Amino acid sequence: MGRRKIKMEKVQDTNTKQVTFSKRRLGLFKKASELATLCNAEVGIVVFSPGNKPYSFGKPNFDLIAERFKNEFEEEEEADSCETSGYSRGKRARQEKKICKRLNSIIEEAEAEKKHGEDLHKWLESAEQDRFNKPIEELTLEELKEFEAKIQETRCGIQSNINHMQASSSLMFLSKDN
Amino acid sequence: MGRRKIKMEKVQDTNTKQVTFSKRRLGLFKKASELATLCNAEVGIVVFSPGNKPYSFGKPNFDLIAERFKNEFEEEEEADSCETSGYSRGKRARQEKKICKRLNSIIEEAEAEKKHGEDLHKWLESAEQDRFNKPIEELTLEELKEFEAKIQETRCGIQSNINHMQASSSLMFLSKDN
DNA sequence: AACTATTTATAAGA
DNA sequence: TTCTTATAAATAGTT
Repeated sequence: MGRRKIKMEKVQDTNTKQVTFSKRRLGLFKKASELATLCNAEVGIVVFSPGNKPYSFGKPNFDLIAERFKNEFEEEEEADSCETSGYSRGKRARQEKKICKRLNSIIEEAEAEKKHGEDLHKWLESAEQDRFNKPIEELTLEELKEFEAKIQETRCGIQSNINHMQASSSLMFLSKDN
Repeated sequence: MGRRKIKMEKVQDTNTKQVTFSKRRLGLFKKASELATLCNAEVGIVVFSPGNKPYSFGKPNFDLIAERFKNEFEEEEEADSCETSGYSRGKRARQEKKICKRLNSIIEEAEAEKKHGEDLHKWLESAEQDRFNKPIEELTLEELKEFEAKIQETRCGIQSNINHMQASSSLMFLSKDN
């Protein structure tokens, strides 16, 4: 959809490719936003450009988290560039440290998640015992609701981990491309 | 883009909403595929429908992993439906068990990742010591390459975790919607 | 599931 | 890079 039809294959000219990437990435995110709004759906997107720069979109929520990470990173960069006019000597090292800290906090979350998973497992195991003598159809509404809530909780935890990992993975690449 | 312009707000009619969701989800995935092909980019998308059914797209690779999970799940469903013509009594319980197993394997991976993160941390710490007395510009090519490789490895691990978590999160919802 | 009148996205060009 | 515009593509409502 443009002045002429193009073949669906890798764009060879580097400059054209960059322009196409920018335009289509924005187009994709707009479509995603519309889908989410019109249909009340949840949508998450991650795109790595040919130069491995990360871009993300999410509704609701992933964008907020990703943006928070990006902003924190950019603040640090600005602070650095004020210190010295040339190349900041400790910059890379500090970035690496920050990334490590970030990784560790993700790992902590994963461990909290593990405990949560174990609790869920125990709960399921005991529930299974209770059920052993009655057909599944006779599960009470309360039991089903309780199960659903647990699933929901766990999913939120997992999603939050996904969000953080995605953002951190992006962060690492931002730091590499710098 | 249709017979008439629509307001960008939640579609009220349930049936229309379902149709719009199907059409636009496909449209979104097509756009994503084109972006990946034309610009040699990596794209991953997850969409949860209003009924919380998960759909995913990824190029390259995420689709493969997500599909594998979905297929395994569907095989199990088919096996179940052969056993009894009515509602399979143990079906839900077995699904829950399977999901728990899946969660645990993800947790194991996360722990492996933790060790990896710690190794990286140690490496960075020692590298930092070495660097203390020379400007960052004088890092050898070898040192930089080594660092880049480590980052890459870690990123792969994180990405793999993201993929598995995403797929499992989807799995849990598939099981809920049954 | 198809069909089309329109709207929307975008490839080239400025 | 940003804007413009001719054209291709997506899709809302219809059958």
